[in-house]
Amino acid sequence: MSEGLPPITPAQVVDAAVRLTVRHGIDGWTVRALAQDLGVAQAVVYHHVGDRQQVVYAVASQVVDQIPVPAADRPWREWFGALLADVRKVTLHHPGVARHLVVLGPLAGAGRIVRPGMDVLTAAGFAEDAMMIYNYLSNTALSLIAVEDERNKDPDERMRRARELADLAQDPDEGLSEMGEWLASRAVSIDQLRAADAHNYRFSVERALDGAEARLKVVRKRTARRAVRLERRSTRATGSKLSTKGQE
Amino acid sequence: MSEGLPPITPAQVVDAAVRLTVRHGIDGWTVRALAQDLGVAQAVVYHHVGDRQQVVYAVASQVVDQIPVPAADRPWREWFGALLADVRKVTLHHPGVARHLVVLGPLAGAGRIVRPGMDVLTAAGFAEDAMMIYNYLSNTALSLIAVEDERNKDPDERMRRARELADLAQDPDEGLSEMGEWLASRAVSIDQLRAADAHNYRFSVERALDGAEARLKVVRKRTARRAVRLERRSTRATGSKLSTKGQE
DNA sequence: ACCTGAACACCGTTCAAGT
DNA sequence: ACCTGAACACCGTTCAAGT
Repeated sequence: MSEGLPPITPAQVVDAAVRLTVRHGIDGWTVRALAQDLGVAQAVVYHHVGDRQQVVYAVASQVVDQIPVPAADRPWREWFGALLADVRKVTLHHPGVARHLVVLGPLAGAGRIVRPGMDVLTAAGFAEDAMMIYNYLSNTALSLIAVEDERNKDPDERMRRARELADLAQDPDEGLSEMGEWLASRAVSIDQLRAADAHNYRFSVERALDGAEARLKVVRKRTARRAVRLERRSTRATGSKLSTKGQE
Repeated sequence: MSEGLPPITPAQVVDAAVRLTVRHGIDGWTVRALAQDLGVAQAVVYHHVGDRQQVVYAVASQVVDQIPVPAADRPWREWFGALLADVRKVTLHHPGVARHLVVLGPLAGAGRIVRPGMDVLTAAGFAEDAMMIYNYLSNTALSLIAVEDERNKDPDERMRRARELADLAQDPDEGLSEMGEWLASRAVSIDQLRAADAHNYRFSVERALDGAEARLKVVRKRTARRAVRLERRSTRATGSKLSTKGQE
């Protein structure tokens, strides 16, 4: 240990942090544990990468880099459906990262995904709503995963709570009776709870896409009206009366 | 202090925790700070309420109790629109609580809101999808607020990041250029960022309601088909041919 | 420049001891 | 039963000192 061993690189630190995150979640390791995993003193982490927050940021960036980008020629709904299915796959393997992704917003390097996403929405006709819709869809997906992560932090505790809630919901006075039956049938194993999470994710993402689709119809009408108005104004300006028949 | 002063009650502990939460957020106080606020030793909190998690749970319950329930006779979309606007108002005054509400799911006592909500959805025709839709809507709303809370934890840090992202997004190579202009125009004051949050909340909730509405149409058709099939079967069983003209 | 070891200022939680 | 004071086992972060 005394000789000049090859010095540790920032990349090594971040890679170790990613490995620990896969195994224990982003909140499941400490700076001490990370240093020990690397076989160095804690201060080494601060020297090469920075404080815990900066390590987390680096881990989040690497997770984003693992998300595949759907082919640009697919229809917008398919494109986002594919993206958000992959987002879940990748982030769920790095528990706790999804939460940071929503909170931090688009990281450096996220343009790889954001640009084609915005293009696909603009091509579909979302016009000036494209960005709001992009945020809406990615927020919905990442928030759902963030909640899943948090609930799965302690599987035993989750099972306990599910059973507790199932019992509580049996009581007709509580007004949760539909929820009671539903939970009682699922709260028998952690695998079933997770399967319910997966189903809930797909359902919610589809509803979010429905919401975007409904908006698209409104925006398209607005755009069409605006085009007519512009057209009318320009024809009036040139003195032409050719297109006035569409006026009333 | 040595005489038998009136002993502290659990309610006093929780009330103090709520006050601290309003002022500093749920993550902004420690058990030590709570005890000091009450003028007692830390162990008193554990004696009357339990560990930190249980205090948080009690605070969350009290926040839920403050949410007003819309009149049961309003149409489902209005009902949820009103509810979710009030949810934001109440939870935003208790920073960090929204996150616990999503993660914990319906608390004891939430039946006050869940039951009329389910009734309103069932009356609208959501049938067996009512619960999924209820979860979808409340999850969407609470998750958005949870993200807002987290972003506002450190306003300075948030401003810094917004400006940073605005600069980054100016770079055409990053593929965030629409976002760059948008952010650059808003990242001048924290109030403008918060106004953008409010706008984003309303927009997203409206999209989520659009998504539910689209689903409603599908479910209604399915229910109608099923009714026809049942009707047909019963008429066939009784030998009647009265309603067969709707067959094809 | 890189790394160590130790310290600092915090946490949540527990528990023997007092009244 | 209620409360105190002190301790325990952790954190993230910093920093003088070594090579």
